[in-house]
Amino acid sequence: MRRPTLEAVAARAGVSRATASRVVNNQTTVAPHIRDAVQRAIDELGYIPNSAARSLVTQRTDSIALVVSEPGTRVFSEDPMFSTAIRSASYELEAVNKQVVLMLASSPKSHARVERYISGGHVDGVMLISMHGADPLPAALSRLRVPVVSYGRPAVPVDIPFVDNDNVGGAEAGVRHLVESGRRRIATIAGPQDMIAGQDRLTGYRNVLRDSDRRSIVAVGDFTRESGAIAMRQLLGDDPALDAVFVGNDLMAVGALQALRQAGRRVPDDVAVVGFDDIEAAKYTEPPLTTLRHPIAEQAAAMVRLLLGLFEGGSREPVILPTELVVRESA
Amino acid sequence: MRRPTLEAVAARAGVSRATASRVVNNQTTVAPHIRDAVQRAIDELGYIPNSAARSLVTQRTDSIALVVSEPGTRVFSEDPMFSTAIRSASYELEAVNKQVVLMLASSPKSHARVERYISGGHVDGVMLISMHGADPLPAALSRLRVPVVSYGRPAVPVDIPFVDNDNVGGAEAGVRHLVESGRRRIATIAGPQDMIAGQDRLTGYRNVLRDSDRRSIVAVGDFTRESGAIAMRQLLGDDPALDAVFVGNDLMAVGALQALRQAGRRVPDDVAVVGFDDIEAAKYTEPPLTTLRHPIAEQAAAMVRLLLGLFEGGSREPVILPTELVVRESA
DNA sequence: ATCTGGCGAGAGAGCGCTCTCTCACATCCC
DNA sequence: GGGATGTGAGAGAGCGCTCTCTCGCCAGAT
Repeated sequence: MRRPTLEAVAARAGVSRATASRVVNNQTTVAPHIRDAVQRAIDELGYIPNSAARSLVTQRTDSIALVVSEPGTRVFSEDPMFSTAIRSASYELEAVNKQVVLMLASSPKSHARVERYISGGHVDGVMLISMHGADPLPAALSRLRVPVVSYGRPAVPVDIPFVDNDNVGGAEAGVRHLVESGRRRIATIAGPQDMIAGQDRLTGYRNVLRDSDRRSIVAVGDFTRESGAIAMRQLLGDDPALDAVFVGNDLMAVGALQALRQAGRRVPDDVAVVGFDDIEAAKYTEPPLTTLRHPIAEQAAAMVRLLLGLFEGGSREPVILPTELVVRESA
Repeated sequence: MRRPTLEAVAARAGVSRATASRVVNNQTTVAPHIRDAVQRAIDELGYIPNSAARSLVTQRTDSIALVVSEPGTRVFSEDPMFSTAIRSASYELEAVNKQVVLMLASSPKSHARVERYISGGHVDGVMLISMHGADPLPAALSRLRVPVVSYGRPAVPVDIPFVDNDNVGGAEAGVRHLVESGRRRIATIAGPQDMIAGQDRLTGYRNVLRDSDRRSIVAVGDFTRESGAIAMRQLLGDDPALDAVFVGNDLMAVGALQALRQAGRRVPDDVAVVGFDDIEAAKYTEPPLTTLRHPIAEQAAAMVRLLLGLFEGGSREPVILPTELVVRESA
């Protein structure tokens, strides 16, 4: 007992397969009474088109690969940014009836797998999330003749349209907030320097410090809580008198807050802390975290629009979304 | 300029399409020198099989739907349990060369979509994550003739093999820890009662309290941080003298800790707190959270094994994984 | 030398669908 | 009334692959 085919529908409705196909695909050149008859046959048989057969002839698959190129540290499963982005992208794609094929690329082996899969024409387009500098995937994918968009500016110079938030501007706003509240020795815990978000936020920090004639004090983490704690301890060792720290993301800020607590520093009295991302957890730290919010869901939606636009030869222009300073108690 | 077909490979190697197909599918009945010739042709042309054509004839798709049936509250993007589970499941599936089709089912509309898609034969099997009691999806999917496994015991009585952790046993261990450390008035913040994890952890709590002759004090949350904070405030109102609280998951425990702090209670001196899940954030709360760890990655792997087994008519026996008490400073 | 087996390779059908091409028939204008 | 135009439906090819069936060929047995 296999699933009904278009042939069966056509037979039941007393029309040809071609006509049944026209009804299924909502083509207009079908007389109303015939359309009704076919529709009835479809309902009665519970007909569902076979997508394999369809893509075989149309050369479309109606599915999009969501490639998460994970750096060594397992940011993906821990950083809510990723799941939120995936969730939003998935939601937007479902709205336009595209399937989402999730591919996690971590090892070189899986990179090869992804590349093979993509170039195998199994998907109509690719959304690439979070790649680090050494990632060969953006370059590899941009060579294929599959439309690709990136969540965040690619870390390597490669011609892929992307949607990003204003990392530099956001960091500047965050650091400026610290300057304006009278902090003198403002350190930073930068994100990984092979990621654009890491680089750009550090750039923003440096821009403001330069303009306000302060010395920069930098430690580098990898966007995990643990690296935030380690970097904070290092900063306290380097400059025990620091009175503020701008942290590259909220996750590291959580680690930094813990390190400050363990070092006996009060926040914000002794040290002010500003994070970046405004993840949900930022409301629940002790004290609640001042941070920079950017619209992840909107970013994902914009990325989907960009990709869908590409299918019709639309704009390849990058989209940059603004950030917003959310002042809580930590700074 | 389209992609090379098997026909092209066969022509280049000077063999028939059938033989080329045998080489591609690693069949043994091919003479070594012919195999080599075909392989060379494949490499030279960069041939990649067209999966649509293949599934059309084999009736297999080599892809698995990962259906995340989301309750109203957007646990998915916030609860690291989900992303970890998805990550692990995806990883395991890639290892056996299955594609992962991610489907987020939140609205009734998307439920219908998922059901249509699954019954359309687009996937070989389904992995269902996190459904709540009112979820019609498990029942609907179990009716289709597609193998389905569930991450966590389904909340409705339905014949779907599943992998779960020992929620009752874990909760008992957590509450027993509180009893043994001399706590007298032990409250609980239970998870949503339309989720098995919510129910079972409450059951474990009740079991121990009954045996140790204590009164149960219950508030209910929905597994989000915010609900944890609200529930904690409610508990403090109900019984200001409580000296311990067992929280249904770590996320709610984070909220509870904040509420306790705001109410001026010291943890663990005044109130001991035990969570459940051992998410990464549990190490970074103030104070670090005592909680119950369960192996999410293993659970996902076991689920994949279960599903793959089903394809070969293997066991439908549920798998229950143990939990482990992780003692930190909160209790 | 003939027959039987077995094994490696090819021929060809067909998976379920779309889409072009063709055709029948109705409509319209001169 | 006859040709031009339009419109709705069917015929049939073919997307790229797998897989059964068949056949040719060689080794070994008779």
